[in-house]
Formats: sequence, C-alpha cells, structure tokens
Amino acid sequence: MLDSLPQTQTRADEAFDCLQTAIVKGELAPGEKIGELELCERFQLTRGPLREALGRLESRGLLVRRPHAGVKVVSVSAGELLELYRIREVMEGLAARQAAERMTDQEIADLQTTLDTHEAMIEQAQGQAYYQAEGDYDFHHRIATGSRNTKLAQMLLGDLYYMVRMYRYRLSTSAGRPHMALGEHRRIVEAIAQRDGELAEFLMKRHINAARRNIEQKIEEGLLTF
Amino acid sequence: MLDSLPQTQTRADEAFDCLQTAIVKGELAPGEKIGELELCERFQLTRGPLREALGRLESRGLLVRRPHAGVKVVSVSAGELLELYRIREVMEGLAARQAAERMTDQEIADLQTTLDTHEAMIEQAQGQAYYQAEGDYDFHHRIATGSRNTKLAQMLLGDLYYMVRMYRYRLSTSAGRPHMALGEHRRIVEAIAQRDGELAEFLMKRHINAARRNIEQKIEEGLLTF
DNA sequence: GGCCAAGAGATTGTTAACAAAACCGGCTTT
DNA sequence: AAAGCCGGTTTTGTTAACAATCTCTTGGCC
Repeated sequence: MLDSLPQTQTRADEAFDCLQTAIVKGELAPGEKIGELELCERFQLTRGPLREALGRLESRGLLVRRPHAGVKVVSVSAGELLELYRIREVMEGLAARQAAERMTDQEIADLQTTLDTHEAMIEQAQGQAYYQAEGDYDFHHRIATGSRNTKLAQMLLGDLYYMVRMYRYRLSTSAGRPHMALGEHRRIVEAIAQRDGELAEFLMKRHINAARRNIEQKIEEGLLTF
Repeated sequence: MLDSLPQTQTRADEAFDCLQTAIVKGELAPGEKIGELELCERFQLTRGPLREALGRLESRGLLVRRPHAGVKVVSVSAGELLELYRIREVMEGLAARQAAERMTDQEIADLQTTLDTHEAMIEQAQGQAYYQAEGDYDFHHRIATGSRNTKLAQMLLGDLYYMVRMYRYRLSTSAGRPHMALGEHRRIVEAIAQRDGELAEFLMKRHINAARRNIEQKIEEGLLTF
C-alpha cells in the first residue's frame, strides 16, 4: 500500500508546479515582470529552489528571461494559439494512430467508460463547461499515453497541453460545442477499438482541426480578445 | 555593429550548453550516475548555477532525476530512436507546409544556395559524413524557422534535434545515403519555391520516413547496437 | 523644455556553509 | 550462510550572505 503521494518531492518541484498552475490559470499576468523575492514570499520558499523552477519553466517556454533583468510571463497572441492547434493536429493524429496499434483492450474499455460518464455529465448539463473541459483533457491525455511513444507523450502532456490551457484561461472560453466534440471522441475511440490506426489518425486530425476553426471563427467575430 | 556574442550569458547558461553538448556527444555515458561536485569541477562552476542547468536539462528529457539520489543521463534504446522519427515525420511535415506558405523569397533562395554548397561538398566526397550531417541539420533547421511557427520551431530545434543528434553520436552512424537525401532535399525546396505546401509536406514526410526505414533496416541487420 | 549622464537603490547572479536524506559497509540474528 | 538492521560517509537539498548588473531618479547641460 502506498502512502498517498511520495513526499519525496523537492521544494523546487513544488515551486515548479505552483508556478506552472499560477501561470496557466492567469494569476500571473502575461508580460508582467515578476521579482524573485516576490515569488519567494508568495510560495514560501527561498531563491535557490525558485531559480531552479524558473529555469525549468523558461525551458518549457512559459517564461522568458533576460539576464540581470528578471523574468516575465510569456506574452501570448491569438495567432499563436492557432499555431498551437496546428501542432496538436499532427501530433495528436500520430498519437491516435499509435494508440490504435498499441493500447491494451483494458485501456480502450476504460476510455469508453470515460466517455460514458462524460456523456452523462453533459446531458445533465450542470457544470457543463468545466466538466466538458476536464473530460476533454482526460480523453486526450489517455490517448497520448496510450501511444506508448515516450517522447510524444512527454511533449504533449508536458508542453503543449499546458500552453493550450493557458490560452484557454486567458481567453476565458469554454471548449464550446460539447455534443459535437463528444460524438467525435466516440468515433475516434471506435476506430481505436477496431485497431484502425489510419482512421483514428484521420478522425483525430479532423477533430482538432474543427476545434481550431471554431476558435478562429470566434476570433473573427471579435468574441475573443486579448 | 555587434560585439561577437553578448557576454551577458549567465554561468547557468554556459553550464547548460556545455552539459547539453557533452550529453549529445556521448562524453557522458547513458545511465551513468553523475555527481554534482564532479560536474562542478569539470566545468569550473559552483552548484547553484549547475543545479539550474540540471533542471533545464531534466525538463528537456536529456536527464532523469531521482530526488536525493542524483541525476543520470537518459538511457536510450533503438526503439525510442525510431519513435523520434515518427514524431519528426509529422512535425517536420507541418513545418515544410507552413514554410512553403510563409518563407520569404530571400530565405528560399538562401536555402537553395545552401543545397548547392552541400552538393559540392558531397561530390568532392571529402569529409563526406561530417559535412553531410551538418548540411542535413542546416537544411532542417532553416525549414523549422521558416515555418514562422514559434512553438513548432522551439520544439524541433530545442528538443527533438538534440535528441536525434544524441542517438546519432551513440550509434556512431553517419547519415548514410547522402546523394539520395540531397535529391529529396532538392525536391522539397522546389515544392516550397512553388508555394505548394501540400506537396512540401508530403515530400518531407516521405523523406523522414525513408530515413527512419534506413535506420530500421540497419538495426535489423545488426549493424546498429547499443 | 527636453535629453543625457551619473549615482542610489533594488534586483539578479553567485558563492559558501548548513541540514537532511540516501548509499555502503559491517554487524547481528535467524 | 543469508537476510535484515544499523551507523558512518557521501551526496543532495536548502539556506543565507556577498558581489555584480540593471533600472530609475535626480541633476545638469544643451
């Protein structure tokens, strides 16, 4: 039996997690110059571990750093969000294809169960946006890990998804089109269950492409501003 | 006029660069547990900046870290290298497509010039493997930046290429098939020059796919071992 | 009145010492 | 004899003080 989570997590790890979520949730304004001691007080730690966490965040592109001038949260634009979706399209397409080839039957069954509970939540239409988004992340998360492609999962889960979530919070836009997305998810899982990698890739690419165009449209309508 | 390179580079940056190249070139054995003080002496710096660099490298997947147990260079397998090429295939395909849409005419002209000098070097057949590899990196580098997709370029140049280079050094395999690769490069640039993004993507994917199968074949023949 | 320069203040980069946890040896115990 | 326990030693994680750099303000000059 394992005790919750290993407390062996270092202070720098905590700082990294706290800062990452803070940035993603928009608690730290983009472009804002943030001082180290300010962060130290905020997260109750000293500069050593903090700088280590800062380095990791910079390496992941969530912070930009100018020597001797401090760090600031990365500035984001609507165009860059769309570029992110282009990357997601090809990478998650690959993930879906490899997941179709490599996921265990049990994993696929779990994935279908996930969609069932997801569907129930949508139909109840309560807490719709939040659960929708969470369910969406869960879905894509499982497929990324199911690809059995270590680096691919690392890039998706460690880099891209956090970026996308950051934009999502900034845009304060719920995922939108919940029913349609669920149907697309169902079809992707179907393809995976049939071990049809080519189809799974095609459907996933189309799914993300549709999401991208949805955002694009909202931007053109002026509904999304920064 | 700018003075060579800004000396404003911090010690942690130096450590990061040194360590990265050391890992990539295989000077640090994979799976080897390396002590911090050992590295401090080696690169003539103290533990503060070193730890910052270590964090960045861990975040990029070149090191693995166990709390209180030290860092070790990431262990690599032949299978993971092939997985890397799968990722390259889709990402660089996207890069080629976007490069075809967005590169300036000047950039395209430069790219063609690069291939010319590259061809000359191959025909002289002296220092073939080295220049071949360098030219190959240069080619892919230009297309990645030419995509004008910030995050895409960041992921390719900052993560994937270093990984691939690491494997290359470990396998001590030259790129192989120099003439064929050059021809493929030429065709890709042609497609880009004609602003045919779809074709550029197709050709790039096929190019990387061919490289992957080349490696796969060598592995099966037992020519590549770890 | 606006621009440039110099200095004070603050902030970042770096270093060295301190505390805690993991590894390794030998010992005891079954 | 093998396995588990225990303490010393090494190494990592953390902290606090020091040094170098940048920024902002103030003053002077054009």
